[in-house]
Amino acid sequence: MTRTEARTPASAAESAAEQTRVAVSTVIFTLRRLPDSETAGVVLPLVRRTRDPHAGLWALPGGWLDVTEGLDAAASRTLAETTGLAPSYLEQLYAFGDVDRSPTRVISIVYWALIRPDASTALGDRGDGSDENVQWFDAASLPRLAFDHNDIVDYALWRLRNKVGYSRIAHGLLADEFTLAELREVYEAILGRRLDPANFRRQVENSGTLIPTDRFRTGSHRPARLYRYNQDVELADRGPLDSRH
Amino acid sequence: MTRTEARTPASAAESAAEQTRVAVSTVIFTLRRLPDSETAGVVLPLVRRTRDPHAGLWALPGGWLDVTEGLDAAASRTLAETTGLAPSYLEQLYAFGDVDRSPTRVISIVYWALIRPDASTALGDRGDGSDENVQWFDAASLPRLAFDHNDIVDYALWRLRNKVGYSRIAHGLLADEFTLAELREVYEAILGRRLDPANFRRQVENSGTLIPTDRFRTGSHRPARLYRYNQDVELADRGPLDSRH
DNA sequence: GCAAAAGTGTTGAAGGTACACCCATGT
DNA sequence: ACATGGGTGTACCTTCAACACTTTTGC
Repeated sequence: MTRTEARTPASAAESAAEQTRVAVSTVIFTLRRLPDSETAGVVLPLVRRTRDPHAGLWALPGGWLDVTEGLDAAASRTLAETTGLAPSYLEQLYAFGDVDRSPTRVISIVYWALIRPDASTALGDRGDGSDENVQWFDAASLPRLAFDHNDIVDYALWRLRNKVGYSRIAHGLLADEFTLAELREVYEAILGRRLDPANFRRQVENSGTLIPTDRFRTGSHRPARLYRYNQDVELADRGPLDSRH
Repeated sequence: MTRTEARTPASAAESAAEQTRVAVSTVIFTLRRLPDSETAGVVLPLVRRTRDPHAGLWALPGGWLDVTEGLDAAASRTLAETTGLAPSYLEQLYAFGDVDRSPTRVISIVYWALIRPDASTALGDRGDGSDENVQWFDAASLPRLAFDHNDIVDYALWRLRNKVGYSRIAHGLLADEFTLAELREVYEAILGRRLDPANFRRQVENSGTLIPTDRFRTGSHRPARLYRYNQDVELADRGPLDSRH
């Protein structure tokens, strides 16, 4: 937190407009059964850079901000370009703007998003536009990424773990109807620890956010009741920002 | 959350660099004994705009981002230019970038800051650079502000109220040594409700964040012990972002 | 002595954790 | 029948809110 001398805003504006570019990137999360593991884990898609700086390294999907589009729209667009899917959740994460984070001055407005694993192609290593340069990675063991993207993913994961505790974003990783075991799996994957099924059941039942259906998921054992989310309950999430737009 | 068609990042970059400017503004909070009130309230400084758009209206202090300075530095600088003081706390709030939030396209990276009320000039209506165009307002009853700044202040207040619950930012509104009553006043002003002195004492004592001194604040009644914050305790706050830099 | 704030003790409600236990199904 | 996950009951512990109570000062 350095404190520089005052300068006239007008002149600063000129140079900024000439040399500062604004990018929008998104950390996209979904769940997947990991190899060599009984449990599901958090995975995210990365894009291989084809030009310098950091050509060859993996980076977060993103692109330049267009003058005619809002920040949210730019995040949605770059997200769609990469995965071909609409996110079930999208929220701004942070604006990164250190002078030395890139050879040229770039301000990155970073978003984070959730995608439902059942949305077919999201889980395969390639969708329709089968692309060698997009791959899904285990969030727990990433390679070295371009720019400061490792820091950014760390922060996004921290936000995800935090948020799962006090909001119902887990919803964003499930289909419309789900069993309590499936919901619990989401929490366990994000938090990285097992939860007591009995206590978990009571907590989410008492929260009033779930509506039991009369349908059951039949499997290899006793059928489990299917639930859906109660849309009425608007959990305090992003505060005043939720009601804008 | 609209979804636009894909376009080539390169061409978008050009137009963005030509027509998008990046501003940095800061919502600065401190506490002050409000007129017509027994209790302290949250106040913030605003700047009267001297040119269009919104000439004459009050706005958040800020300025254009210089190419050579980081976002944090830009926030510190504009903050110093307005109040002449260093903040006791500074954190990025959000990046606002709707296309129509200003006649020309402006991305505003907004910060929020805390200032210790004891820092003399902060509480007076004017400091050394006695300035008619900077005034402190009660955060609870603001006039109509320029641009979307009313929304921004609302969000900053929400973040402040939230954060006071799980971090020790109240520290940022107090001198080094303080009584429990003074600390409680801070919480009461931010949360807007009275707290039980007995329970409040136990909660903060058990949190382990306070170190009792052997000094006392003498006043009109029984002297109150002075405390200071325990610097060792690093409460989970901004996660991985705290350890960067 | 009295008012008022500092500080302590006690109680009951509420929520979380651990874990024993019963239920319903496929094999 | 039995293994397994679905689902219920309960006991214990911690935290929090309410409020009665004691202590120490200025006046």
